[in-house]
Amino acid sequence: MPAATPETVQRFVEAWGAMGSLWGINRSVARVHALLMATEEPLALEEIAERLQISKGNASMSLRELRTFGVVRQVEVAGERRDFYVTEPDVWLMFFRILKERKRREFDPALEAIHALVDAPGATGAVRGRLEQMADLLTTVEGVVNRFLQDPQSSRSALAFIAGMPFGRRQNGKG
Amino acid sequence: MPAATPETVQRFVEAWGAMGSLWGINRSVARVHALLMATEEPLALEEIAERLQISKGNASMSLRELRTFGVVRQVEVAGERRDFYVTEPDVWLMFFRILKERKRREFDPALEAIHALVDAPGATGAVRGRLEQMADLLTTVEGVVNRFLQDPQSSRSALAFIAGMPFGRRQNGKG
DNA sequence: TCGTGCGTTCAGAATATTGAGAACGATCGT
DNA sequence: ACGATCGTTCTCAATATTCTGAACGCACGA
Repeated sequence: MPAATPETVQRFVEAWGAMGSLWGINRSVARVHALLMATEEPLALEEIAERLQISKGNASMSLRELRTFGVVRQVEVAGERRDFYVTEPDVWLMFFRILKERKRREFDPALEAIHALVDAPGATGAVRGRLEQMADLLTTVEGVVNRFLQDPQSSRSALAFIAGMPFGRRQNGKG
Repeated sequence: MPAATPETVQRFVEAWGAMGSLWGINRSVARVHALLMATEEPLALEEIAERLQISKGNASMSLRELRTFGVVRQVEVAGERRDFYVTEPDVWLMFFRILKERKRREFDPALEAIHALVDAPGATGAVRGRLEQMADLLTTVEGVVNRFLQDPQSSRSALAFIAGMPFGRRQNGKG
């Protein structure tokens, strides 16, 4: 059973499920993940399905996805034939894996297309200017994201560092 | 007419349309935006619809959304009765507006639910530990995002600064 | 080797999202 | 004041996504 009151767990499960769309995983997957995070002992597939009111099939697919993301793991339970699942302690990892994939599929092609457009002969005046500017911006973003993706470990502490960084409150002269 | 070859513009429009899902705007809206970015002179609604092969209705709604995001503006064209549209130079702004909204709707409730869960009496051992850890992480993320959202201007230069930051390659001792 | 329990897969149902196009209302020139 | 032009809104159709549940296959015990 969960470590807190059922209602609080329930609320967390739903909120997490809704947030899934932020990083592009679907509601069921996120809800399964949330339930495992909120539960101490390993859960069997069927219990997960029952608790979340989803079909066994759906639960199975969701668990598979979570395993490929590396955020859920199967464990053996003595005297049990069924598979049991627990969450990995590092959620961070999931964000990385997903971010990486989305970047590859959605961001990279767009950046490439912009570059093609900027480099194209015939790109003139204002259009060229703003596209160049945008290409620069996206390239910067890409650089930052790549750094983060390269090394989950240190990016985490980098994040904490950035959180403490003094930008945004003092005058910031040059653009 | 666009500032570059039609094919390159086309490619950009499609790539940008596909990338839309990354920040949560739909394909049509993103494509309209892309077309305006790639076009020097103001475009009338009907021409946009024709170029993108979408209905006038859809174009109208898309333009409205882009205007509320503040990335597209209506302009008057001498001797024309129709409305014409141009893109604002600052794309950055759009990301901010959208990010802000999604944070409010998706992220904040989840963070709140986690806190409730951690604070709940009855939260025990391992579960409590990992939820606390996650709450910390998300709170840090929230802090960073809030900073960015607060001030588009300086966050932009902060981004450039971060891009040049030397994390990730040297040993990074503590947590 | 057969029967049972279990997990996975997959076709198609249910649902959510997106888009088309008709209907409408506003504005402008005459 | 009337017709023509244009933009917006809204209903319903098309499409994409998500989910269910039946069918299947595997492993184990008898």
